[in-house]
Amino acid sequence: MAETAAQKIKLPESFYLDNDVVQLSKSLIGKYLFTCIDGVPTGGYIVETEAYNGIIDRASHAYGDRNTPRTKTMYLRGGIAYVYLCYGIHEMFNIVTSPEGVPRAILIRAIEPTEGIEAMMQRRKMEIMKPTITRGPGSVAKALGISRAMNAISLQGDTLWIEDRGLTFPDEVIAAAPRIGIDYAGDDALLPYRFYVKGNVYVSKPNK
DNA sequence: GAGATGATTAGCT
DNA sequence: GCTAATCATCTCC
Repeated sequence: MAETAAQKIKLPESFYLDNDVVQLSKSLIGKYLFTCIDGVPTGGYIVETEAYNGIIDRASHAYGDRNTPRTKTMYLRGGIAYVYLCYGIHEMFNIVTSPEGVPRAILIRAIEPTEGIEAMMQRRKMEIMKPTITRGPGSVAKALGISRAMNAISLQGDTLWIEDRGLTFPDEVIAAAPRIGIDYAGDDALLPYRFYVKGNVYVSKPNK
C-alpha cells in the first residue's frame, strides 16, 4: 500500500529531538513537507527555513522563558506543529524541536511545490501558477491548508508530516543569512539563523 | 478591561 | 518603494 511506503520515509520523532536547532534548520532544506486534507495531498520540498533558539533568542516568542497559552506549544516535545496568527491575517507554520520543556522551533518560510498544485492554487485563489504560491511563511501555510486548528498536532500522523526522499543540496548552494522581519530583536537579529537554497525562485526576499 | 503590536502580504504609486 | 489590512495575544492598570 502507498501508505506503508510513505510511513517508511517519514522523519522519525528522534529527528526533532536534537538540541541543535540551527543545524536542524539547515538539514530540513530539501525535505518534503506534506498535508493531506479531505483526502487531497499537497506539498513540496522545503527551500527556506529559520531557527528560533528558545529562551535566549530575542526574536523568539519564548524569549525570557515566556510560557503563555500561545507559546506553551513550543515547550512540548519536538516533532509537532506550532501554528499561530501574525498581523491578524497570516497563519505561520513552525516545527517544534528539542525535548519537552525546551521551547525551540523552526519556521518554514518557503517550499517548492511538487504535489497537489491545483488544490494549492484554489486555496490561494490563483488562476495561473506563480512562484508566490508558496513564497513566504504566510503563503506556505495558506497553500497547504495549515491553520491554527493544527496547532500542536503530531508530525507522525496522516494530516501533516515531513518526508526524506533523498533529495540533498551541496553546501555551496545553501546560504546562511540573518532572519527576516525581526528588527526588534537587537543583536539577535544579526544571527545567521536563516537558511535557503541560493537562487531558488520560491525563496522570499534576497536569495543570492 | 484597555491599548499597543507583530516571525506578513498584496496592491498601488 | 510604501502602506493598508486586521485581530489574537501580551502587558500593564
